[in-house]
Amino acid sequence: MTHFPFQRLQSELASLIAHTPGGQRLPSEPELARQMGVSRATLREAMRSFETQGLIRRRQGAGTFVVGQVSVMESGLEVLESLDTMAKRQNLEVTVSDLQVEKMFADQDVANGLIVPLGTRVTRVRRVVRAEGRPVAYLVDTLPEEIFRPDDLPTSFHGSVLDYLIHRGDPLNVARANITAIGATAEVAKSLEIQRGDVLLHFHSQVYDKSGKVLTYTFSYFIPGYFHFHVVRRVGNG
Amino acid sequence: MTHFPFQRLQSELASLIAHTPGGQRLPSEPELARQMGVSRATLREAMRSFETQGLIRRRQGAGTFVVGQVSVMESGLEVLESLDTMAKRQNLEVTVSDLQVEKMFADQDVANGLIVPLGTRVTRVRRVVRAEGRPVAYLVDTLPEEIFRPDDLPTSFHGSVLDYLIHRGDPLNVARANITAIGATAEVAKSLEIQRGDVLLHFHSQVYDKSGKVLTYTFSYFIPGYFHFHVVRRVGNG
DNA sequence: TTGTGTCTAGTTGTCTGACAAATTCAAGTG
DNA sequence: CACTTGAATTTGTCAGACAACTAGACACAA
Repeated sequence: MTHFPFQRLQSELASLIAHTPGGQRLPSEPELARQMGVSRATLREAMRSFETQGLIRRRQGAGTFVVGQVSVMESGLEVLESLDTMAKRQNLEVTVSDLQVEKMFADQDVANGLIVPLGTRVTRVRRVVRAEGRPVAYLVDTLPEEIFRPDDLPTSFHGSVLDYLIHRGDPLNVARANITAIGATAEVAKSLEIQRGDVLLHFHSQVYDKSGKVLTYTFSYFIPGYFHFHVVRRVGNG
Repeated sequence: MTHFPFQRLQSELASLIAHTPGGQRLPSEPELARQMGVSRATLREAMRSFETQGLIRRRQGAGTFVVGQVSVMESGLEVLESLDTMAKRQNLEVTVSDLQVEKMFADQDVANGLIVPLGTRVTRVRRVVRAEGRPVAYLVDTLPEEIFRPDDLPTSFHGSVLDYLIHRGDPLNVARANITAIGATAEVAKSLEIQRGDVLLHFHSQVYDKSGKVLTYTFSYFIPGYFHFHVVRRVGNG
């Protein structure tokens, strides 16, 4: 079943990339194509696939570079904590960039997520989390305006909606997170400085207060490799 | 930043794919390339990216098809249950194929996962789970041979190692699952009938018995869209 | 009728060669 | 030293061609 050059190619390229230190440049495309015995067009299709997986990055005029792994953030999913808290716990330095706070009205999706009527006034908070300067996560919180108004934004606000709510003393209770894997959309790709379609871990979660009301509805996008999420599962009929 | 044909293309193609019913064929590559005003080479790179995301599937000689979503399996991660159990609970029909049981010796990775000495005799169980005929998950269990010998395989064994252990009355306790997103490796891609590098949700988990011993070390690969995994998270400072 | 083999038009897979656009870096210039 | 220029290198895109494969139509024999 390995008749096609494309499949041989992927195998050899995967090995080459795995054995090349992060940040280092790969041979040029004409050079690689000759080495692997395929045309540049076929090589480029394979490269596109690896780029979609986030393993390499291509820059016109400069070359193709292997993306290296950096330190990972480890978290148990049973406990809800902000990335900031999570990073502090592990002595990692994270920064927040591209912070955007805006007013909007709930569309169907937001209305379902927050369990509010369509058209309700809501506040949306978007931000990019960076580790060692590189984007590693993109977070979009949407909250009812009665919970959080852009004007309320204190100077101490450093980007974590969760930390802010906790610090403010809101009666948070639990969160429900849906977990899946997706390819980056245009908006997410731009924010995370990756290509549309690149592999991402995606959480799609709601934070409830003690009365069962939804305080915030959050979309989280994580670049794989920087995070280790784990969860403890009890046996079914236990 | 949208100067390159490739980026315009991805946007238009994403829309086209989203608006095309599942299972339906897209226009041929020369036709599409003309419509979108790009060369076939550029079009194919974009197509490769969408194929990597699992949104389309290309078949030489036949055409390019949009893969449609089918019914989803919903599961809370707090409770450990087999896909079989999970499907039954929701009246979905799943089948198991490509069941392979083999003996091997623990390599470094398996030894770490099972917490046994390097070279310990282990049993590996591989299988593909299908819903509506299509592969949706690929599972690889590795167990110490003292827990599970291939010869022990009862006729009732239908592919679920977990269900087997539970039914046998083993004192299962908890499982720890690590969650991430990855691109498919060659082995996984072949089993799931997708392309190497396609987006997958990946669990990497261990099941412990009441004494803290690891009973099985499992790699699970899920094609996104067929599953809804969720988890309830408690607020940090409870 | 049913099944089988063959043919053909259409589709994806790959190749070759070329040019455009961006980057890098060294040499030149004030 | 700061800035410009220009050549070499590298990725982005294009055009056209042929090979490999698929699906459907068709003829023909059982």
